[in-house]
Amino acid sequence: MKNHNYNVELFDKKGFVRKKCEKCGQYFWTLDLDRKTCGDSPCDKYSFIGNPITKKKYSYKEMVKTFLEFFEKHGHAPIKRYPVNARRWRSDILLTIASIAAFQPWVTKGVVEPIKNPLVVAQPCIRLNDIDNVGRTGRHLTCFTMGGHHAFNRENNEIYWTDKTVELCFDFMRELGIEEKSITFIESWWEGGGNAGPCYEVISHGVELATLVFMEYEKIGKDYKEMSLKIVDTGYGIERFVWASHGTSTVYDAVFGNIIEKLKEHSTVEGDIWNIEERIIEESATLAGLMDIENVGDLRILRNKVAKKLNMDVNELDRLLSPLENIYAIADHTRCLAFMFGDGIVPSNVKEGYLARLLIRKTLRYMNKVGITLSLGEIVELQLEDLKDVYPDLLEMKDYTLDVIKEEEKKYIQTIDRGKSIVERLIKSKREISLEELIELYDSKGLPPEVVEDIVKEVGKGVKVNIPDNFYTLVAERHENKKSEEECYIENKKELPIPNGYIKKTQLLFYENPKIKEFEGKILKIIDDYVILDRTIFYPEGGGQRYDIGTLNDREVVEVQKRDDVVYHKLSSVKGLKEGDLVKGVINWEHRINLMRNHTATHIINAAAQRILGKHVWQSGSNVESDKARLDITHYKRISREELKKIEELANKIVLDGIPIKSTFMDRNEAEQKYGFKIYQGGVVPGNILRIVDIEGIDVEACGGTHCENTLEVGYIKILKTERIQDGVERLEYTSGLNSVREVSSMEDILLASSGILGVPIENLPKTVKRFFNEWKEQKKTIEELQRKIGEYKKYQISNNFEKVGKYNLLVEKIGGNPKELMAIADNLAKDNSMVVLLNSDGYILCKRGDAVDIDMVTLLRKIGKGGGKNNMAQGKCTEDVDTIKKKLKEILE
RNA sequence: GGGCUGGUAGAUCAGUCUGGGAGAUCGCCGCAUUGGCUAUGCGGAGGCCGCGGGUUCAAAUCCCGCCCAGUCCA
Repeated sequence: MKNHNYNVELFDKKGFVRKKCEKCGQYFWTLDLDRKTCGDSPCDKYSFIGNPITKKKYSYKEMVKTFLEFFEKHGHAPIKRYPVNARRWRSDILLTIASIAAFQPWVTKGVVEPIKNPLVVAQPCIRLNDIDNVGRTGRHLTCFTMGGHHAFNRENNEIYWTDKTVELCFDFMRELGIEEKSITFIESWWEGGGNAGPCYEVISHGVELATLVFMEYEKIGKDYKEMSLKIVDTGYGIERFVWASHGTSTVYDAVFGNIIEKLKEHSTVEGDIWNIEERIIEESATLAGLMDIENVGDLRILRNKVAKKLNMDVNELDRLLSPLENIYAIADHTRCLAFMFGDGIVPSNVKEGYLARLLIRKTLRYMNKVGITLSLGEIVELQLEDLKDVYPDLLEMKDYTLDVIKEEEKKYIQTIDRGKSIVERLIKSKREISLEELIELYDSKGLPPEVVEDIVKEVGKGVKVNIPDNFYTLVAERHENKKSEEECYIENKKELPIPNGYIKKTQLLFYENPKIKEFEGKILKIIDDYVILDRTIFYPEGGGQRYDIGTLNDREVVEVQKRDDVVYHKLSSVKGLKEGDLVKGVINWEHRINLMRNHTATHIINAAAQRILGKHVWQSGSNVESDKARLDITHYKRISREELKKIEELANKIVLDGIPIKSTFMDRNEAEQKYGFKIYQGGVVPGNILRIVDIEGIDVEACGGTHCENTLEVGYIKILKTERIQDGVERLEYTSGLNSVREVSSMEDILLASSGILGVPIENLPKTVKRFFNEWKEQKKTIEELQRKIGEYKKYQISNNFEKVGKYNLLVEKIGGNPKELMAIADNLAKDNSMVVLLNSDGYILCKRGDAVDIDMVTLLRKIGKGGGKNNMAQGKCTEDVDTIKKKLKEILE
């Protein structure tokens, strides 16, 4: 497979030669006959720093514009960028990691036609794998823009392939003013996501600027199968081009120049640090360029190398470089956050929301290290200002972005504060914090060991903290071990029977008219208890909506499922039915209309929540049953009572407005173009044709469920409760139509029952309950007080009843009162060499002794009853009467 | 989705492992000292020990379920 011929027309035409790199052994193409190495780092070192390779300096905005315009001029249709939140349209990755991700899986699989062909896009992408390198290597970014021009070639529709791709790339670089001779095309091979193909890495002055991939194989196991759709997948590093056009030491200086300046201004580290000599930064960036940096260990190696090269003390170098690197990282991370929140990601303890939270916390830690006096929100605001020309949509989400950041910042500060007091308490009596404790602090309190170390330094006392280099690996391993135990659990998913032979897909009558209540159909197949018809009005379970129930020829339909467009009706009995029969089906209309109301209510509530809470609100799951329904939405705070009332009111207003609901089938591209990604509220929908449910002007979703035809049919929507099912996801539970009326009635029943018991009108309930509760508390106290007094009183009554037994004073009495009361009395009487045994009418017994008595009360008690306690006091149960006890005790004591 | 930690006075927490009379500090109130504030001393109020069930003679403590909060991992 890898013996692909990499020669293209351009190479012949211009006189490129194919060479083998002296250092890495890779083959490459160049116009420079003297060249011996491939041009990429680490074989060649950066030669553009201080020496820009383009004819002018490009800002980020200009570079995006130049890129798009160049390819538009050469026959490509520019398309809008996709969200960085890839889960808007696919469920296999969290974040958009490349421009091609926008076309996976449907377009790349050939199911859906690309909206334009060929096309060009400047796609913001996020990759967090190298996050610890950001700021330090001079070239790593968490958030970068991949310029991609793509062509999708079919047998009968060839757009272009290698020849033109390489030529376009070459021409684009020339247009920027990059010297022809400096450009090398390295032969390489790309594999990923089940696809593979040859590719070129395009290099100039030691930096890889673009990758040209030709996806033409499907990888199945170890074999390669040619694809019917061949895809040109290119990636131009827009920020890399900007960097090369500036020739600054790092990509950050070129892209985030003004933000870096602001950060320096608002930092409290000593001023002289920012006067760091440019050559130090250059040297570090250049050496970093020559290394493959993968972890913290590599970064330490880099530091040592730089120090050696500059003949500096490594600690001094670190003191000078670290603050700057932190600022670089802050500049990078805040841009990433602007995109994440701008595209509606909600912080959470799961998935992409967790990544956002991690990034915020990392950024806050960096800010803390260099003492940034701006808030995180203020920095992100600067980013938004910077980006507003290219991405005005991010600015639209500003309110949400800033508020969610404030909220997260608050949470983090709380965590750290809590952590501080925990650590302080922990080290009070210690010399050292053990690894076990460090892991515990990180795992369950969210305190990274570095933060623990800082806190310990602050409060001092010479407590030792040893952080192993592989700390995070240790944490991960610990989780691994636990997982293997859980894997024993196997999900017990219900399987449909597999028919032998082909079955025609079932005609779904409920899509043609959702209000048909009965129909006739022909039995195509009977397998076990399942019946398959040529057509049906029974809605099979799907899209969160429950299946219909009803009858087929008077036999009960107990379950309806769907697989591969075939509907399976499970009957209570298939006796007497045979294939080919015509049967009459009737659905339980009450059940169905409830489902329709609830499903439409779900769309309405989603729309209402988005309007009340913000555009970041997105459905993350739903469940529509006949009696009630629930909807999970992304939101970063608990929904307050006030907000809930507003959502409910708006939902009901939408109902009362009597808005028509239209369900139509639509081409996927058309739907996306017309309505945007918000149609995928219900999750990823397969296929090229989508069913679009449109509540005019309110909500549009791709949805296969059965719906009302007008919002009026939904009736009264009552939200029953909200629940936080995970961080960042709120669950709303609600009813519609008559069910709502019943719910309200039953709430009223509760109120009436309560007010009946108290004998007050409903509106006085809170006041009265509060009064009763307070009185109850007060009376409880009064009772305790009285018990104490009774104890005093009884003490005098019985204090004369002591008997001398052996060397002890013994008192055995049965008196009324609860354990507490008896305790109070005994406290008063059991002094010195006295022993008190008190009983009450419930069989409770208490033995108490004075300090001079040398008998264990527990042992004593167990001789006359059962129970336990302490040396000087024991309590338990005893059914004997006073005289018997006395007798027994005397025997023991004398 | 899974794991871990926590929920005790207005606040911060101890007590939970090993069941047996609910505690500390701060804050609050009162009194004393003062021209008044602060400081100090003495006294006091303040607890459905998250909710529900179980085990037990006995549960803040052990077991199960739920709610709430925090946190880590994929």
